[in-house]
Amino acid sequence: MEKQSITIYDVAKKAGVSMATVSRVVNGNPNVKPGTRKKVMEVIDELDYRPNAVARGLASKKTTTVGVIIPDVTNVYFSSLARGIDDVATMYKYNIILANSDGNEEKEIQVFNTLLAKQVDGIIYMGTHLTEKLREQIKRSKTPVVLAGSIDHKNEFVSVHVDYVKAVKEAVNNLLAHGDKRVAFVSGPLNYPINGEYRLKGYKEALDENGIEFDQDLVFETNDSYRAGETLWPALSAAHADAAFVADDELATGVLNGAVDAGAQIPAEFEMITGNDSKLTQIVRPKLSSITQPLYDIGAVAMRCLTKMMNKEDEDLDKTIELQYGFIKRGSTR
Amino acid sequence: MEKQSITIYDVAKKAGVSMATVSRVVNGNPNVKPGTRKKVMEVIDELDYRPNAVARGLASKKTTTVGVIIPDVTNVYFSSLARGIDDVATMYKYNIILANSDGNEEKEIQVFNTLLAKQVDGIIYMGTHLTEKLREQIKRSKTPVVLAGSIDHKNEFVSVHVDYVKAVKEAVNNLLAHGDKRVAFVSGPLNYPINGEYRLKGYKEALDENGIEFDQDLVFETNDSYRAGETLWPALSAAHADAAFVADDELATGVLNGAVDAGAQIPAEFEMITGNDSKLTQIVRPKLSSITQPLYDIGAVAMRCLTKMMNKEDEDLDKTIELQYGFIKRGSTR
DNA sequence: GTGAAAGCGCTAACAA
DNA sequence: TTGTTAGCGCTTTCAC
Repeated sequence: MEKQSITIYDVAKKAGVSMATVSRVVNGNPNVKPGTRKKVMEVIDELDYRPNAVARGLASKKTTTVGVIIPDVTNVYFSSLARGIDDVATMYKYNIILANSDGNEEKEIQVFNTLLAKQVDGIIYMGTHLTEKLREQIKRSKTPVVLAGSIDHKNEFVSVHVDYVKAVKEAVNNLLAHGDKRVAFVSGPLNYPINGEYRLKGYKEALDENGIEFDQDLVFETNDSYRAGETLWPALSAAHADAAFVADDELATGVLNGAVDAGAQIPAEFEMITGNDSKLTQIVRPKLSSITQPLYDIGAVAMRCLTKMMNKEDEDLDKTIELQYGFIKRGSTR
Repeated sequence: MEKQSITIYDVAKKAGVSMATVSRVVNGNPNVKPGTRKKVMEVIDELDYRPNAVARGLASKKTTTVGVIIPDVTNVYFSSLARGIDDVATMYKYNIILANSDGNEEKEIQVFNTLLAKQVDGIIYMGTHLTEKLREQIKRSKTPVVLAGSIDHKNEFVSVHVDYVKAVKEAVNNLLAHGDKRVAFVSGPLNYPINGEYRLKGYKEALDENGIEFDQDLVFETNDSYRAGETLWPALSAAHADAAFVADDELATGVLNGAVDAGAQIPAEFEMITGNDSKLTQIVRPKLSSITQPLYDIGAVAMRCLTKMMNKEDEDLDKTIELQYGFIKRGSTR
């Protein structure tokens, strides 16, 4: 009697039809006479029958669940994407298995494999650097994978993001246009392609366009934490930086507060632009000017692409989907 | 040939044993001769066999996945809990289906049911107010449910949280001890038990202890958003409040910035204490004094309880598990 | 220590 | 329009 749940068979018997018919009405198959349908529906209600998704998954080879690999839900940048993913997933009747990876290769591979074991219909990957090993496993798996807010520098997989090169270039140009001479580049690890290849490239291009020579001393590599930013001011100051582009918001709030707490006048003597336009930008004083990214949409679009791929409607799908970035001026720039 | 994956049968055949034996080695059943085990392991490696968790779930009636109902992943308070949940889940070989509810009853019920349909082994619920309808469904379902960082004012389910009454009482006492005479109570909807019953009670008790009469005009009911807080200062000021306990951090940062932007001297002429001690408290200036809560641990402990319940080791489990709160003084109090 | 076989609850041909 | 019947890939008695 322990948790004895009612099955499709119980419904069929009580309704005086076959399992196949019940299955049809449950799945909205039109080939059922209205009368039969009605009868079956009644019995379903009466018995409070709830189809077993696991059995369905085994029989149909579709689980209507997708895996989401995320570095850390606690990070607002990623959780915003996750929210977009989940909303669209729900819209298409999918559920999400969410797994934190801490951006750690071992965990990512581990998680990827349990996701496959659980027969997810697709996977959304968020992360800072796609390692060769994971790349191989993805390719071998045949399970659709979409990268959200993440970069595949080999461009082998479908990915959704903004044009980081142009966005940063524009931000730095903006700073330079204000007369700043020594603009620093502050980011997390440079071995993450998004930082070391894309953003840094945009930074250099802006410098180039303005005839300013690249100075390695103005590149500050940290981890993307508030604490790392907070302690950076002395170094920034020593390098005679008069402005900075900071890649991550949490990092940027740290830099800003570190500077302000040390008595720096912002934006009068030091200007800043940050990269993700999360809520944090408006909580600090002065508020941070920022590159804007449609975080929610990046997740939403990524999920939408995944649904297409899962339905094999992806012939016309571009590998790289670029969403529009923007720029918003607030108090940290003149 | 489409995605033809290898099954336990393939392994059995190639290893020259029965499916049952392969199943035993995969599941670590000790009743297998070391030699046989070795042989089977080799074939598994060779074939790159990965057990199908869906089939396993159907046969064993255990999916090793748990459902997590969360109002909004984007909210740092909840995502912190979620992180604790996921880490402990991973530790016990469970995965998590994460579903956003926006604290909306319809969605919660909807989600709860699809979670049951997916045969999750247990569910963790985070939310602001458990409605009667959901309560009924949970009771009928027989699936273990634990509330994390949430209140069940009827105390029917296992829940993990701090003692909100005492915590708030302490915070307000603290304010009162500084000589504040008109301490405001600012929170989200009062029809959420956590606000209207628990926190408000702590507030009133502190007032009582200090012989101060409760004044309805000092109770400010909003929604827990930054924006709501930011616009609250005029009202607070009009009520001649000289201090405030604010229930939510995002709300508190709003109140703080609204006050500061309006020229209020904090903490000299207005003191504040917030309720969750998330990262946000340290990003604003002055930094917010706060009640501290072990957010990660609340999630972690909730998940740990759930594992016990799923293993039916919950005879000795208390319905209400209270974790220690604390208090940290920062710049928003004297 | 190992194997045979009966399901788990459902879908999906194929018939009728 | 409806029913019959194989599976889906695995676990789990029950024999041996």
